[in-house]
Amino acid sequence: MPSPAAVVTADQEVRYNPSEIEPRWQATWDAQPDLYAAEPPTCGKPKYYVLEMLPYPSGQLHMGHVRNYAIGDALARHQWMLGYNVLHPMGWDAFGLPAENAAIKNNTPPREWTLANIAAMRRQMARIGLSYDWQREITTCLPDYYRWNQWFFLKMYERGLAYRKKSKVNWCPECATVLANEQVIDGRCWRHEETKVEQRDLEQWFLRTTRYADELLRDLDKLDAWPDKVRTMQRNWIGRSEGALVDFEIQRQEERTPSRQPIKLNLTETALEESSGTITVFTTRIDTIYGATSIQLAPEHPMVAQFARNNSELARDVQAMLEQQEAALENEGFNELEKLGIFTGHYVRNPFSEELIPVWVANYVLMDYGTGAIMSVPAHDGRDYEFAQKYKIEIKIVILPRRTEGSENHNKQESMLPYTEEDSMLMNSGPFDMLGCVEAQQKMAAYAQGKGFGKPMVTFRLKDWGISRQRYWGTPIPILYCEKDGIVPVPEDQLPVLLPENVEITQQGGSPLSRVPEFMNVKCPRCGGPARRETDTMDTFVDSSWYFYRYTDAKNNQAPFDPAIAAYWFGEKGIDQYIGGVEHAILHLIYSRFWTKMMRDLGLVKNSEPVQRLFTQGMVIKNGAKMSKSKGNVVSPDDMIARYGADATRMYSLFAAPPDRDLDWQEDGVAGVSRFLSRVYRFAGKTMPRAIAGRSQPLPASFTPVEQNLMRKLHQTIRRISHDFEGRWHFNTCIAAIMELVNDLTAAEPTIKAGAIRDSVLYAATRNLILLLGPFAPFLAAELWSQLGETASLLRAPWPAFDEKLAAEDVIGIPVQINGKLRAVVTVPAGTTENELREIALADEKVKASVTGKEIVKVIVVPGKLVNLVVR
RNA sequence: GCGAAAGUGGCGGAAUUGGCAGACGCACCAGACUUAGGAUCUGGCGGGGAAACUCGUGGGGGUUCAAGUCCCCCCUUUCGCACCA
Repeated sequence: MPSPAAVVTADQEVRYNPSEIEPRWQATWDAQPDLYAAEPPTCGKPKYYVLEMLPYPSGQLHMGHVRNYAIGDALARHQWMLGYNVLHPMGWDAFGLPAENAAIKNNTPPREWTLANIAAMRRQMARIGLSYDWQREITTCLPDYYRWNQWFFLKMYERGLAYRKKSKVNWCPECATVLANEQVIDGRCWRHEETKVEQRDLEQWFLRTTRYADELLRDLDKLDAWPDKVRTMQRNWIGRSEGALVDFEIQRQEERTPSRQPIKLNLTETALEESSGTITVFTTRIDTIYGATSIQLAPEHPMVAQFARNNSELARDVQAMLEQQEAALENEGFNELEKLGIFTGHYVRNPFSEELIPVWVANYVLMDYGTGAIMSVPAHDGRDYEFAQKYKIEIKIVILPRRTEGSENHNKQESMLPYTEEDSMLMNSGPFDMLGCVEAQQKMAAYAQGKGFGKPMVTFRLKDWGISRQRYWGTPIPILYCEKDGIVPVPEDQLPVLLPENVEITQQGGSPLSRVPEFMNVKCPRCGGPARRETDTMDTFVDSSWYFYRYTDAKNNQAPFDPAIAAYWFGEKGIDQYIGGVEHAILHLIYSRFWTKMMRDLGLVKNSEPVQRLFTQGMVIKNGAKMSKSKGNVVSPDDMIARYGADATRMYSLFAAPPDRDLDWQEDGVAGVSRFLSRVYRFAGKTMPRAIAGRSQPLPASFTPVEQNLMRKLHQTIRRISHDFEGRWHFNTCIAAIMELVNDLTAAEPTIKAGAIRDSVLYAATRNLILLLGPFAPFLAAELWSQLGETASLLRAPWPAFDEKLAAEDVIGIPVQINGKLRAVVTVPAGTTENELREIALADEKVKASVTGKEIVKVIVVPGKLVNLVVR
């Protein structure tokens, strides 16, 4: 039990010394492992699950972490005081590349490096006074966690949700591994901004996220306690579009009608040899198909290779086009890519119009969206229009442009091109003329289906999640390849597949595990013959996709968690409050949603969404830029704590800005908060003996005016903070309100000294002040709480209630405006009626002076707010 | 280019519904106390003006007795998306 920091007498100055108070309380708390422990579901209390995103154990907390955790900790502490059974856990996202890089650099095994970092960060967190239930700590790189990744993988494999296929994948040469689509930003690696991602053909494991694409999209509407920004980002990422597939038949050379061929062709005789087959395009605007004047293929489209087989010139031109694009990317970046195209010499028949149209290769067509082929409708698509203008391709209007206001002078249809709106009707479209665009889309897709050359189609931008990584420090994929039986999953009772230690990590390509024969070579569980293990490991985002379920039952060695316990903590809607950076809006938060739906279909959970309320806090910036080593503007939390204490550091991170906005770190501000805490400490020190004396006395039945002022401020402060915790979370103004209260209290010191405020009133003020400080400055609050004679934890004390009557103002100042300009302020009792207020205002000397000689046209009286005289 | 958020003193930021613009804090200025401190306390602190007053929330219009707040147009910044057919 800590002893009071100082014996205080009325006049003795006591110094606030956080470097003495805070470690003392930290030691006390460390010795009570159950202090922050969540109770079992049987406790009968309502639950509250508050979670901050688990960190990667880099070994050093940064200010962004501190801010994130300060927000979560304030919430958790407040919920505890409200009487909830709070689950507030913490863990480590401990697999990943940095450990391997560190291994190469320092010749330390990844496991050792990671566990040492975790220990260091756990110490930092304790020093900050974060209220985590460490008995539930999870570390994703340990077998008791990652074995369940493997278990889930097997379950998904059984259900066809995990599958293997050869495909073009994103390859980062720097990481020497494959990246998910989500990890490629502007064609570059998410970890290596300067490194361009290459495309490689590899056998990879995928999770079928697309099976849930529709539900992932639809359920976004239910997540009304998520930021709109995040929902929009996910919606765009999933990228659902409704449209149609249409087959265009390639015409034999001799059938080709000689047509207007606008540009000079670069064709040799061999290129004109026969090719056959169909090209299928995806379009969302089948209503414009009569306006299709060419077909565009992605350069990687298989048909391009087929055409090029007999046409070396085409092959060369396509190659040259790709090189030109590469060079443009290098010089101008992604922003301004010029559209490039090459005519293949081939034609297809438009199944609707029967017209023959040329087939081109175009750099703006993407192979991995839709079918990699489009129909080009220059009159009604911006990109096609640009392309057609450049290459002199025919432009055919098939949608009647609707004239908008101001366009009367430009009644030539051509001047309105490209007309891309869907609010008009078809023309030049045979039997479909005069139909509205939207109606035509349905009818034409159905028509194509009826005739067998197309069908309605929904396409998603979302791809299946490629999880294979050619790295060591990750979860081994529990799969064997048998010479006889092919792909064989590791039997469930043989889990976990342990990651071997003492593996040589090098920067060379390929999975490090493939150089460990004792890991790789095994017997097939089916036939006993020779087999080899899968040597790729799982993407680390697998680990974080379900970790928050593990917290509910972290020590379970029979299952990832007990569904009944998870059902208690997740309820129907998921985690009550999840807090983290917006940078995880897509990756982590889509994978987590997918994983929850998958688990629901396995019968493990009842909820369909993992997170009910999501909060994304702003970044910590300094001198106008995000804190980063490269910018040299990093502020170390350790440094701040050493100088100002943990309370001041975390309180400043809540005070300097509302939590959802970026926070500009100014050290002078931390000093200011520290001064404030010091003022609190000195005030409490001076008045504590009187407050303690008042502890056993009841509050007086009626207050003196000074007492009443104090009580009013106190209850107004409680009211304000209580309301803010309910959802607005403007902790900056909460802390400002506490400062105002303390300013009032210190201003009243002479009155207190003179005995004009009774001890019981002083006790109420002091006690409640300490309770209000609890969520924001837990060390100082604990210290003062104990000085007040309390022995139980502050967390178990009930959050103070406010009394509306005590908080109410009895006298208010009412501004009096004349023609909207402030001319006087009259002081009236609260509850003054409209008529009384009008008379008081008109009788005011200043007001009289201002209206002399003028006619009062109108008097606006808003009781409790203001009076406005309109004069002439 | 598309979408979202934001723009208020020297600075971070206040101002639930339209109702006293600038709470709280920082910095700064003046003073007090001093066994000089990175200490504490008191007062001041948007611009102009001696004052009465007056101007003032990115710019321009509008609605209203009243606009930081609502409507229209424009500018800037940040973030996200970016050839998605």
